[in-house]
Amino acid sequence: MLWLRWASYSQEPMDIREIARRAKVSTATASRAINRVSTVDPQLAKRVWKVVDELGYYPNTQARALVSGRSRIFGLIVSEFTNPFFPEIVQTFENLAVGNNYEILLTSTVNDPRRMELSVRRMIERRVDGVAILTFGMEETLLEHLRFRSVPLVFVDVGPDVRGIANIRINYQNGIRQAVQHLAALRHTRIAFVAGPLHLKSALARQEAFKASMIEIGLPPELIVVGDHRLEGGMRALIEIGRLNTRPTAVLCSNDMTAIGVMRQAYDQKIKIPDDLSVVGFDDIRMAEFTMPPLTTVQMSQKDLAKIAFQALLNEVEGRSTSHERHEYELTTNLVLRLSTALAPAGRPSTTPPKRVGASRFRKVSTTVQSD
Amino acid sequence: MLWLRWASYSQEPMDIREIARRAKVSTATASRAINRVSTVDPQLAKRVWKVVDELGYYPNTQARALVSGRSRIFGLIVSEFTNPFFPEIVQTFENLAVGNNYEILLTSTVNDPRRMELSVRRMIERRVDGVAILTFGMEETLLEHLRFRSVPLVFVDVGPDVRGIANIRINYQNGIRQAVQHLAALRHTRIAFVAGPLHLKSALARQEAFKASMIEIGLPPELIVVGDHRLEGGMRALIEIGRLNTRPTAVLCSNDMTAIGVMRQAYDQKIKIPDDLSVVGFDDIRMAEFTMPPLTTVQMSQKDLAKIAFQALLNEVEGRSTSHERHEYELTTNLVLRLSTALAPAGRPSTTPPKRVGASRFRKVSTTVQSD
DNA sequence: CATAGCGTGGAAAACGTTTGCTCCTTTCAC
DNA sequence: GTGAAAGGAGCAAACGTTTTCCACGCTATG
Repeated sequence: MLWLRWASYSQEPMDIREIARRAKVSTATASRAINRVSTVDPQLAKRVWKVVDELGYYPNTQARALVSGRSRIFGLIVSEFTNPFFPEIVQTFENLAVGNNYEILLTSTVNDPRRMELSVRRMIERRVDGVAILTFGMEETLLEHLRFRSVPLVFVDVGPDVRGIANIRINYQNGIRQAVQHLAALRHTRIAFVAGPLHLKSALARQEAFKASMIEIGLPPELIVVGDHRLEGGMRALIEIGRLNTRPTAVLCSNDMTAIGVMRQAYDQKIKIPDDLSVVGFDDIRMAEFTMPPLTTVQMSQKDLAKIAFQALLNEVEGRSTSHERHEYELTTNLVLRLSTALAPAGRPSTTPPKRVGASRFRKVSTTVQSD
Repeated sequence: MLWLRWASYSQEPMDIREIARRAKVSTATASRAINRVSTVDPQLAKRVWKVVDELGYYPNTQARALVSGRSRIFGLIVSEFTNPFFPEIVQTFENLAVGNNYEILLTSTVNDPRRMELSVRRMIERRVDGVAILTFGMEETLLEHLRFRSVPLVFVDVGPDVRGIANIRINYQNGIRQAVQHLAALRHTRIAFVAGPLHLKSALARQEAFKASMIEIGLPPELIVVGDHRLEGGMRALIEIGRLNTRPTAVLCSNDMTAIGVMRQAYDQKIKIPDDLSVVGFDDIRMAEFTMPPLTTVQMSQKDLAKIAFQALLNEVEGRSTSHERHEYELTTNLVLRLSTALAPAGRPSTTPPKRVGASRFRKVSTTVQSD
């Protein structure tokens, strides 16, 4: 039994020196053998590996990081794990990390400035090799703490005003235009929009995209209600919409949770979806597929987002990013048709509805990232 | 501007020796001041802190861990982040970690033995102070690797066959009995059960609890269909149930995703919930509140689970666990009434339905854990 | 006034790696 | 046969902390 074999060593210091001693080589050679670096006589290497296996030796990462100056940790700062937008991102990010022999230090800010500061502090204290920031409202001074230590940084959607930092821009316009056109093709003319908290850049951008798309198509972008990107806001929004003089026949929401709130409120009020009201979401979180009916929504691929973020970090840290332009990435959004949209209550389609659009793609797909 | 002030130091080695030098004390004193350990002259301490703030010094955690022998990291191994059961757990766990000045090393196994091995390897390599294991099918030999290094371990629901390891037992019986009795009170006599993958201990335990509860109440526990704990399995299960000779009027599911699958299939088949069919889930994931109608389900509090796990780890590592019994914890389950259950199609209630049951509680609530 | 005792600061030894440098051995070419 | 070149192994110095041990000075006490 394995355990018994170990038991005999159990009190001894199981470090690389012990390995070297037993393999009758120097620690330098043992280290080189273990890391398969430089050339070491196959004979010796085999001896080292044998001892490593026998003793169940695991190198001490902190010592290694200390001397090598690289921790092989990427930080990932999100706002809240319970936000359904993140699980897929975190999972993809971790998969990539594992494939590239990195670890992730995951922290959440729960929208608390103090927690945000703690997050940054942790990142620095652990000397992470890079940080992906997927939360909003990072204070300038915190940022500087990281920049000062020249920690590679990737932001999502902060806009072009921060320089020298990799930035993933989201193309909201594309998906939202598709959504509006889709609804128009279904003869909807009174289309409402439930916005998110407008102090968030992303929420504001979505609203602007809605307005632009409506104008583009010749409809008035007037029916706008403000929600909170949560279920409750969606429910309230539909109540508010019900009070309007001109009742809309379709609702476009700033995110999926809002849309689910709208559907939930509709369910309570016996409003039939999609017969009486068409609903479109934004994000395409997992849950969107499971609602009843399944939600037509604008997909912002969380997988792709995670892939870009990781790749960007990897580029920085491996020093592959030389040109200035490489710091800008873009993620496009696309409409995903499901069953929450249908013909406007009193109408008939003039054109065939647009065909189903594939998953979003991003530029700068790398071939060096392993795993999925 | 802050940045400019830093700029002047930007090339220098900002370590504790630099701090000591500038504060004109020894590194020993600097360390003691920073860690507020032992007594150091307030005058000197103030000088040290002043320099720390000015330079924006952050201690190097790896060096600290190396010499102190404690990493202040807890490992958390889950199966998949995208499993809706985990977000709440991870969030709570992290909140507690932050409050107690710990970090978490989060890994997922995606049910891949290789990934599981990698997870364990990472935990050991980072010299974590403890590991909470929330995934199933951990191989015995991997376990021994951890035990050999006497890493404190907390398991969820492995049963009593592993000794010397903290273990959180789930009381499935309590909640499931409540669910069955609730349905019976609503005049349901034909109650079906959609089981999970029976090679999982937890799924098997739930099924056993169902059988026992049915027998207890004088009903035959015969209508059992096997699902997969995922949406698809639930959908398939309802189809299968539809083919049975004796059509059940209520379905109890082994987890919430299954229940949502059942509801989804019912939606497609125009079966009305709860009018035609009552549905009960298990777990009480976030989404259960958002389905249409909201799902009546057995709550297994993810928050409490995370709290227990964290507290158990803390007990181990702070050396507070002396008695043998302390290694066993229990989490009870309780029915949460929502709107997916109603009177059986052709019946009238004989008794008043049971009153709403509060959130689950666990033994050994600690008062030493800070934050939430 | 001398001495014991205590509290405080500093020098230096860890912690477990990687890695620059040196030295030795071997090989190969002339 | 001699020289240089190449390649592989080992010594020892880092990396940035904590912590042990010791010395010093101050206070209180006999």
